[in-house]
Amino acid sequence: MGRGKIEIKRIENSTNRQVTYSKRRGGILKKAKEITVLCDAQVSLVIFSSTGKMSEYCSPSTELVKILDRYHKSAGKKLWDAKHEHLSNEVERIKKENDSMQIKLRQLKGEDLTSLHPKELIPIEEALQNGLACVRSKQMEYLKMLKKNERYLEEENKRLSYLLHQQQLAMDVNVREMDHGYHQREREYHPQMPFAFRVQPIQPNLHQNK
Amino acid sequence: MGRGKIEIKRIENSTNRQVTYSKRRGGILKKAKEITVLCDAQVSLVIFSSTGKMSEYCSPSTELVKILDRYHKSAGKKLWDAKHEHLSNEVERIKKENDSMQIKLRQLKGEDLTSLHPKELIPIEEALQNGLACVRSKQMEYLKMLKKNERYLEEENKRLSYLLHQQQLAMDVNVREMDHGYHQREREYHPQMPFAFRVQPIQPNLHQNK
DNA sequence: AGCTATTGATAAAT
DNA sequence: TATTTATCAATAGCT
Repeated sequence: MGRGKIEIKRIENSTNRQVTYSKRRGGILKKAKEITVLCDAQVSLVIFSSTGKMSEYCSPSTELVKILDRYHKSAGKKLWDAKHEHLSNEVERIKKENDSMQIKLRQLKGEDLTSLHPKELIPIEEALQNGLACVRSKQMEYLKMLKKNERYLEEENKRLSYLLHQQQLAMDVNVREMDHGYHQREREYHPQMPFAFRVQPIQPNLHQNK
Repeated sequence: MGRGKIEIKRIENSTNRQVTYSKRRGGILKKAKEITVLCDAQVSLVIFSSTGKMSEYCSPSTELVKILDRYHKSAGKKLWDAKHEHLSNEVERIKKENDSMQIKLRQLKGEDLTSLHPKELIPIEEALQNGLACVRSKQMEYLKMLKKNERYLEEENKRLSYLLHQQQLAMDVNVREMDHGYHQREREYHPQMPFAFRVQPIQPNLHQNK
């Protein structure tokens, strides 16, 4: 369709090639538009020239994504599954892991046991016993810590009571001395600190883990 | 280009539309091939007819994915980012689920208890006790079934012994009669079936769940 | 970019 | 649905 027939093979003359590309690209785009209107088809057309310039056509009221989605289903070919194969595999893998854990959890909770062979109950029972033992040992540990703390507090209490008593005695002496008029200056220097030191109880940390 | 000019608007006659679609589709595909060869362009063409049938062309030595990748870069439009995001979210979600289950499982197994507050041990202990109770009840159930089956077999045994004894007696009678020359023919007809019926023990199904 | 001779595509008929 | 054919459309080579 031109001044002469041409063979369908690469046009070696670069200029000619460019010109022909331009003309034919227009032609294809027009044809694409026409077929969508005439036959209400859906068309997606993407063309890259040899120089890398892109042209595209996509039937109106559609998007490339939708057409490709359809392509996906129709051709059964994977367009983005290939792209996302890694992610898809990951999802697959984790889902399996998830399911197996779910089953184990349910079994440990005593659900879904009907589907198990009696022999399969044994390891579950063992796991539960073991778990229970661990939990209870932990609770015992905690109890022991509480007891220990209690003992410590009791001792501390005794110590403090003793100190308190001593101070009381000391104060009584002071009061008596004051009555005799001795050491009046020193009392005025430290009126809020009647004792030689302050008692700071040391508490063992009850919440070392939290 | 035809026996008459046509307006570019939807062809209402369904048959005509189908025919025109067929022809023009062929035309576009041919043009697409030609432009790739003549101008070494890269073309991706996907067409869906109004009936949903798909046709495609993709320049040789390329794949649709690659062309779309280029499209992606050229047009700056995101074709599969949405899909990607969806998958990523999915992975994220399932991983979280996974982790929480893993933690629960480990705790039920008695691991990682150190990180827990003593109060948090209580529900775990309860779950373990409950699970253990379930498992053991299941085991008891199984044991009961075994016992029941045993009793049944014992009864069956008795019955069979009794029948055997009865047959023995009957046979003895037969033998005695044979000694007297009676019923000789009948014995020859059923030499492998000395009893009037065969005993078929009915066993309760021990494996109803497996 | 336009022009036009010529080939190619295709609408209608078969 | 495939083929044929008259006609229109696309375009190769030229300017």
